[in-house]
Amino acid sequence: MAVSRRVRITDVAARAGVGVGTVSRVLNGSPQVRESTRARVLEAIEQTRYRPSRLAAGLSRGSPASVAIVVPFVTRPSVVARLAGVIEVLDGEGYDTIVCNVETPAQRDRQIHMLASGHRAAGVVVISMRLSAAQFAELAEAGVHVVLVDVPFRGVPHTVVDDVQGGMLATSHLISLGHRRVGFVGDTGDAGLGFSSTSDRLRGYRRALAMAGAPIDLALVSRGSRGFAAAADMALRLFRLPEPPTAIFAASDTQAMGVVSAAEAAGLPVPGELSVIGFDDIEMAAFVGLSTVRQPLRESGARGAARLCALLRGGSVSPLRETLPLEVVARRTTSTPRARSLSPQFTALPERAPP
Amino acid sequence: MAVSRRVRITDVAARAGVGVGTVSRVLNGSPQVRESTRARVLEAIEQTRYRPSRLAAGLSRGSPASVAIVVPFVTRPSVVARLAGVIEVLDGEGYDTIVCNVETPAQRDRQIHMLASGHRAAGVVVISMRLSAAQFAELAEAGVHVVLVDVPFRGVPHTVVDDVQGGMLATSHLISLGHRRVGFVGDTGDAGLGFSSTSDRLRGYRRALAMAGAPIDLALVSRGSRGFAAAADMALRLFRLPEPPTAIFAASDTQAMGVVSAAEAAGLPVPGELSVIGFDDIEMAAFVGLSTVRQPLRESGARGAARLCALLRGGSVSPLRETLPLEVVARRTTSTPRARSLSPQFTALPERAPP
DNA sequence: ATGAAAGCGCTAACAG
DNA sequence: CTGTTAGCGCTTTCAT
Repeated sequence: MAVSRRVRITDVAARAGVGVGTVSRVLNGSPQVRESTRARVLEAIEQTRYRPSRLAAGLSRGSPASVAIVVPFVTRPSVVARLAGVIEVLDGEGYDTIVCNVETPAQRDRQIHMLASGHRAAGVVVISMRLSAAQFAELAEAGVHVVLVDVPFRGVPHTVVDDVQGGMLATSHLISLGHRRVGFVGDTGDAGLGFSSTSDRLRGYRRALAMAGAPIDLALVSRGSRGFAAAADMALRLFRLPEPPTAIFAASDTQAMGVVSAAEAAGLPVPGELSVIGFDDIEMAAFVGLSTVRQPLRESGARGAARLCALLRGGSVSPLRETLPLEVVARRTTSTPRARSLSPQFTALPERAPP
Repeated sequence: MAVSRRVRITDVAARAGVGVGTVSRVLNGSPQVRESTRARVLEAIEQTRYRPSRLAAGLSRGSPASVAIVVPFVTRPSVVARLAGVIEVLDGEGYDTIVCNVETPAQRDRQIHMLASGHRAAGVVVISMRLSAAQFAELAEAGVHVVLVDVPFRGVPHTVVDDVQGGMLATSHLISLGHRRVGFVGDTGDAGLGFSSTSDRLRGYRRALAMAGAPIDLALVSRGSRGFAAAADMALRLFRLPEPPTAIFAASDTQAMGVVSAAEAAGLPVPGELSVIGFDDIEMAAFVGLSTVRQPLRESGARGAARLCALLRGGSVSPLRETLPLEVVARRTTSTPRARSLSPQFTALPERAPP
């Protein structure tokens, strides 16, 4: 299978009997090309099965036809959902999406650095990760546009949700169900990467409790490492408390599932003996009937990508901060507290198990 | 923040008092550069904070410093795991990974076509997706190298597992536990994208049953659409059979979880009344204690990427087919069948729930 | 409206 | 060993 020589723009030009400039104009949809000429060029392109080189176009234009997306722990379900949103939009706009996975601060710094000066991407979408002002400056100086998703920064376009409010929504849901002893299970956030949603959600938890006049028992708040297993661990400890919680708000769905699993292991029926609510509404949440606070994951990625595209087109975005809505999704892991509830005014409306 | 002009190789050359050729040699680690010269160049690079343009390098070299990975349904956990493996290796080798998501045959064809002639990627890793001979030819003709992961093809390097054997492994595990009525729940595979693992696993299921002299009841085999919900549905139907199965082998972990969920909904204790085993060993499987057949997901991606890199370096890979090992992981969803079992010779060894 | 020509920044072949 | 030079394939003035 001989590697056929690439057909270049000059070939097309020759075939169509025009100059390369004209072909280029047709390629880029310039209006100033006579219709008849355009037709001839298009035909020549067709016949030669010509495909322009993105490499050459990029070099000539001064910026690549690709966008980078920097994500922490690419395998996390919430990250994947956002990633999918980004890819979908970018693909539609004709950009290649290059994925940069980051698991340590050093990796993050290296990626940003390479992005800032390697003619690698025209812009970058940063997901759930804090950058330093210096890094933003470095990128800006290199002419690389940036948008943020799930993390704010002054002066940089960002698409976020109100995590404090989210924490309040989750906790209030539990409270409105009749719970007074509500526990919190979450990670310590920062893996050196500057996550902060968990802290914000915890803040919302406290605020909701305070507003409801419910006691805030520090023993009910447990934070540790990230993930299912750690969360299960923390939940187990909460169960052993002299006065265990009747409900737990976990900082993410994955952690909430850890809590549910721990409850099962401990012989605590959910939601009979323990109500559990998570955060995110990852795909799996609907499957297992987990109550949660939904945030538009995929859409957040799509929005970020769309705004980046606007920037790349030379436009500007405003307002800089875009806030996506949050919503409680009550499924089968939250209900009124067991017997103890004096007057079960609210009844959980368990969704049917997925058909 | 003024966009500073890019520092080019000529700047470095001037600064170091050498020709651009020499700088290029240093950049590419050519051995034929005097140590002292190399040092001076390196210093100039350092001082000017020079970063070579991948765009220009790629154009000049004739092929981009990026590799594409084509995946079906990027949000599927098993796909994500493989993707992570690919990215890790490629990143280590200095390639950018551009992710192409595909959900329909038309999308696949478009992606492959663009890849074949757009100077987009030096090579492509195709995950769990069948391509036509014509498409391989098109890529080859364009000088784009290809490796396959989780799907075989004559003449193209591929990293796979033996799905038939995997189906046997799963089913034999159930049989050895004492089950005779073993059900199968799986998808119909092909979404126009040519998946076939499910069919192979089903074949293994049949073979294991036959070898054990167990009856093969067609009513126990259920195939439908992909995913958790559909699997739950099928399981429900199986439960309503006059003689329901005492164990079910699901074609994937996601589907197995659907089966487990259905069992719970139907009031069938797992594994007391129903044993369930899945396939893949996605991260979540360990969390929920799902018994399964483990395949090295992340590693398959890593292997594919590594082999592609070998190709890109001008090397060759052999043998073309690389088969990764499979292994039964018995957790908490499989055990001997309830009372009915006459002599429970084998006992499931339930792993502890994640701590 | 369109052709000609000058780059974009780097690699590699070719002298020396 | 190292400098020089000719592309890589396209975009974009600048004329016409």
